Amino acid sequence: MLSIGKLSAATGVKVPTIRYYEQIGLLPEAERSAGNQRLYGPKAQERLGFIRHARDLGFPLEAIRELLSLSDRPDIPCAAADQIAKRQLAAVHARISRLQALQAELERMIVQCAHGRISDCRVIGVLGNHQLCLHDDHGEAGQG
Amino acid sequence: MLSIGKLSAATGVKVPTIRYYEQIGLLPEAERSAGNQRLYGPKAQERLGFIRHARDLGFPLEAIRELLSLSDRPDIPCAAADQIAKRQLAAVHARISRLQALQAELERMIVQCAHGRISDCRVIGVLGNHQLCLHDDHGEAGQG
DNA sequence: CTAGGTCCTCTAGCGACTAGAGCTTCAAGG
DNA sequence: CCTTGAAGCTCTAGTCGCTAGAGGACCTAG
Repeated sequence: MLSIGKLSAATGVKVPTIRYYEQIGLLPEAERSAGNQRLYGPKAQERLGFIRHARDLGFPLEAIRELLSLSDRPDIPCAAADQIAKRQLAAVHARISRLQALQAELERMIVQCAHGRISDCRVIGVLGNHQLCLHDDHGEAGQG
Repeated sequence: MLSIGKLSAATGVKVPTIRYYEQIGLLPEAERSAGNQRLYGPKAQERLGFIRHARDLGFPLEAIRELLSLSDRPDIPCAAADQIAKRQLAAVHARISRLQALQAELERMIVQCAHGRISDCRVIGVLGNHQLCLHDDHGEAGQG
């Protein structure tokens, strides 16, 4: 049985975060020692490892909750888990495209900076003027 | 003079967001009509356009605040603005690399999904098992 | 003059934590 | 056995960048 600190060290999840996960019901309520301190067995460690890993991959906690409830019933088809992963992949795709556009624009801004006065500076100029900008639409700002 | 609603329509920034920007001091306090409603001139519109644009590019509000304070003094050198843009670019680079690794892993998970039972499912399996995973370190999770 | 759309202020909520106050418990050393 | 200090506990509030809603005031078109 591990204390919360040892569990934290073992999984790389910070102590307050573990308590937070318990609070929102992502982890079951931990057993307690005589002195009311949390104790964790290997199952809890595994579950927390799963959560940690999924968070690393950018899954939101709600998706992880779903994934966990799925993995609690090993006899159902995995299409649902597949779907969740695909949704996550699509979100990641979108984020990458967006960031790449952004990167291009920042590079352009920096290259064009006259290194003179602010009034000549592209960094300020581009941001203040939609004409000088790569994305000139201003309808969608979707950021999953 | 535009009402807040017209300004919102003109810039694509939502009404409560405009009030929020005023509240945190990113926009100056607006003039008011006889009936206490906000009125905006072209300067405010320009400033809000700048903010909107910088937000689109992923600048945090604090960086925008800095940029704005820079552009309020057009006689100083633009090295500071340049620095901010470069800092942003570095952060964007890092985000992209991270997301690309993530994308690779998600694709691997999905491709390998056995389309069978949850118990065989890669999505669950990979998440529960560090051995099956590309990133096997678990120290940093830095996400800007 | 009325209807309803827009505006006002204020407060609370989102996700996913993080930080701090003020207390208790535990493990190691003397 | 006693002390010390690290680690644990609960609770609340803060972070970022908004967003939503309540409950009212105002403004404009018909």
